[in-house]
Amino acid sequence: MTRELLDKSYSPETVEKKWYGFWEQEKLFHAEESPPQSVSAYSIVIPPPNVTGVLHMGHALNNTLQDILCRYHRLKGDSVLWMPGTDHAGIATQNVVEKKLAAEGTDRHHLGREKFIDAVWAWRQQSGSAIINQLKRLGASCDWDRERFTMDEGLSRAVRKVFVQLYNEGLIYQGDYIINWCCRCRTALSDLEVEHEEIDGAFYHIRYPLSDGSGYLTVATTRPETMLGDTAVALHPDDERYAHIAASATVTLPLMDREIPVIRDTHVDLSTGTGALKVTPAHDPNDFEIGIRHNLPSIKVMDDDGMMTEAAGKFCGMDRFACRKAVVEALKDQGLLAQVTPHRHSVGHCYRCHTIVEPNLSLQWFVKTTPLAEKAIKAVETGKTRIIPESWTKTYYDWMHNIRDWCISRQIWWGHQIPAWTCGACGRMVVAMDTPDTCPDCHSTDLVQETDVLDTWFSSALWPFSTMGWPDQTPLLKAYYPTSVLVTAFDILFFWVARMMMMGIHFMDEIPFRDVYIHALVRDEEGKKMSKSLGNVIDPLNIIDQYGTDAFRFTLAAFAAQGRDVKMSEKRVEGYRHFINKLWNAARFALMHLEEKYADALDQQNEKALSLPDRWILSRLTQVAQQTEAAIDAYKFNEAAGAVYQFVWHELCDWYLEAIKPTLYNDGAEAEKAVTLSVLWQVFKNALVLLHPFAPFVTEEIWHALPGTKGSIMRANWPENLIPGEDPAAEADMKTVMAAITGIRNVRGEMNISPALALSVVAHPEDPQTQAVITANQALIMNLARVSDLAVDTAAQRPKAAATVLIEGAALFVKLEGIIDFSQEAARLEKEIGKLAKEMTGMTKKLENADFLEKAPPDVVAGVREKHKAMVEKRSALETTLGRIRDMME
RNA sequence: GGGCGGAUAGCUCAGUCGGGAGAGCACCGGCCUUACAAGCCGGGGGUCACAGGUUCAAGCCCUGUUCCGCCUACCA
Repeated sequence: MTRELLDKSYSPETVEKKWYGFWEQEKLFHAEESPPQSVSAYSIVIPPPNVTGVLHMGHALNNTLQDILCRYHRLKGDSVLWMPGTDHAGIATQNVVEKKLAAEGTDRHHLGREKFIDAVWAWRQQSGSAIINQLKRLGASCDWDRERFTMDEGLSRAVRKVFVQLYNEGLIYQGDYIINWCCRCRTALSDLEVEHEEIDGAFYHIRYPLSDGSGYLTVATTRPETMLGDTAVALHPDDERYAHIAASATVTLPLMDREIPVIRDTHVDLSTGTGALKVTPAHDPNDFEIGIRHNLPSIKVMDDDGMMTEAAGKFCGMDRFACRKAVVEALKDQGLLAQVTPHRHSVGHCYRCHTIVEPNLSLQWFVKTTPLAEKAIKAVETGKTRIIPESWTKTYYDWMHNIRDWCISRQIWWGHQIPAWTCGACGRMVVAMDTPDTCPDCHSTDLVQETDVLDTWFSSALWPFSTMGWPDQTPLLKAYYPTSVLVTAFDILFFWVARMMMMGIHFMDEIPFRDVYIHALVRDEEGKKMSKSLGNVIDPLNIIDQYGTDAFRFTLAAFAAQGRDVKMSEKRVEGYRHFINKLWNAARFALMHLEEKYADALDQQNEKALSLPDRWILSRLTQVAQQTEAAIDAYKFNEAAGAVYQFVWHELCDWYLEAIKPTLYNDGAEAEKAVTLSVLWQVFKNALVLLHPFAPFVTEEIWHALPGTKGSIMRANWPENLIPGEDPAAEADMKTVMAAITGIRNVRGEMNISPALALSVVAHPEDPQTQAVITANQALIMNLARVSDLAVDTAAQRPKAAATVLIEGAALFVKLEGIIDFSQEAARLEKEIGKLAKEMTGMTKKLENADFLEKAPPDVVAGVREKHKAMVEKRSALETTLGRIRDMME
């Protein structure tokens, strides 16, 4: 790489492409398979994006945070594995390909299973890498050589192994249960895949005539069409309203003319509806339970497409919603519809296609989750796995404690086909890793494999170990499992995190990750969830095109405060682009002066040769490095980003670079210049390293232009144990200097004195230390405050026409004869006294309070006293000056 | 129904040893100062949602209220 002169302003496009290619080429993302014992391993598995996916803001935040962690740990010297990959996303992907087929005028049933799956693979081949390329634009430093896919050979083997073992352990079973059914996707859904939404519906009160002709039982329902499948009416055993109904009573089911029993069950809620509950075991989960308790038949009146079955009598063939209307009309005609009341209730929708789901009785496969959940709960309780922020642990426990068995079978084609075969001859079921040739019982070769596939999340649950080569005992697993942290948004805490915990502990006998960091959701400017239907989606790639990846990443990190959602607006990204540009220009300035001989030259310098700004900035560097480190370690990305931002812009640029300009532009002082440039090199280089996790591209670009650096900044070391390090004395002295400069600038600003006009200042120090500091840094103060003449005089009196600046330990008199009038200065002083008085009130009150003096810790009292005293002194000095000015004005 | 989070400057938000209210953007004034006008210097601006309580001391701890957002649930 050549060291070229840096362009006048930063242009991300070319830089980003160049360095990403360089990193890949140099294999800088590649994790060592077996890192040496002396190096600690750090590993993260990526939450695999769907192959159908396009990068959205959620991915951008999620992956930026992971990348910050990975790059930071590489700089710290850890052996880092960031395992990437994609998820086959069964239903989602199948939907996409089906839509494509529909556009081509065909469908999957015409193609047949095999050809359809070929079509999905072809589609994946063609567009599956889109999201990977988008992650690369984000700067993601994943180990791409190890990229996995949930349907690849190895992971499929892991899935079969897990299925077979769980089946043999009795933790997977098949059975007829009520599940959530999507009539559009024609598949079962797990409870989690159902989204509940409040809907304005109605309560239909229907009269069921008692068979003995003695009257009616009125039931209430929100889904009248299901009455066609009723097989009982249930009453609460203690309900006095129905005490007169005989235990053997029956009712005649309207429209169907079927006699069904009246039963008693404690599930019935006395306070809801009429207290009489219609029981439809085939289409309601509670009714299903009641049905089992009372040995009721289940009658399916709705098929997999949501059409009424033959069991629905004359309603057969109707769509479920049309049927609802027809049933209501028919009941009305017969005078059996007692009333219809509006009722707002939540209705389940398919999370993929948003169709209303139907509880439906069918034969499905389930995982028995309770035994697995126990260990997963314990892992968090004992602190083996930490959830951050901690408030999510409660949510985790709540869900885990109330976990229900997991329906894992899906009636789609794209996914892991369940490894179970049924013998056509004897009916025996064979569950095995490899396709069996013959039935172990009757040796028939007529074996038919289960057509269902597994829930996508079944394979994702194995991700932390399946990607590392399990079921083989690979070196990768040995080195990097358990992973260090899982970074994810809370919306998949149950879907994914909880299930990885269960599977990881069960199959690896070890937790899958030490930390779970749960970050916020990215919302739009108004705090709304971004969605296509709302049209408020901000495309991350669009932002990157406009502002550059680094500015975008910095924005994400800066606003990723724990426990709070990120509201994304372009305005903020623009602000951070300014920061990146600021850094760029600081680099241009530094590079005008730096040469290779200054690289790592600092420890050769005599420390006494360091100027106050040198010592100060080095001290600050040490502190900020520690601060940033602590913040990242605690997943406080906003604090880390803020600390570096503040340091680079407002300390390094605003103060240090300005402070050293006189030295750099002074041709005489070569020795002094050499010291300063050694410091500049040291500070600038380390600032780049601190920034690198957040802004990888611009820091790499500058790194290569900086004389005395070698290779990639990715191989640099995080600043630790710097010499010289913290220097409290330098910080205190610099504070004095800065106060003096700011004070003088303030006079100039407040009085509208042109910067072109140099000022003359007399300093009147009150203690030796302040005197020494001002004297030693006279030139610095004069330069930064634009003062042409600074006298230091312990006996100085306030010159006649002068503004007074009070800093700790000294008064500064800014001579203003002929520049301003006294009334202006009087007004300025009054304003300052007013401000001071306001600040003091709280403190004064405290010091007048006997209880405070008595009960507060002595050091707190002393502290307040000291500050108060200083302010009193300052105020009285200002008042004296004001008095004198007033005297002169008269 | 249960749970969680939020309410701080015009806007977006920081602020968990309880001890003199902060940042960025916006706004006002002054500057094309040889890294940067995507910049520099200075300035104004807050009853920390409301009501109580604990404490010498509350944005922070406790109780209650209002409003907003989210998660979760088999109430027909």
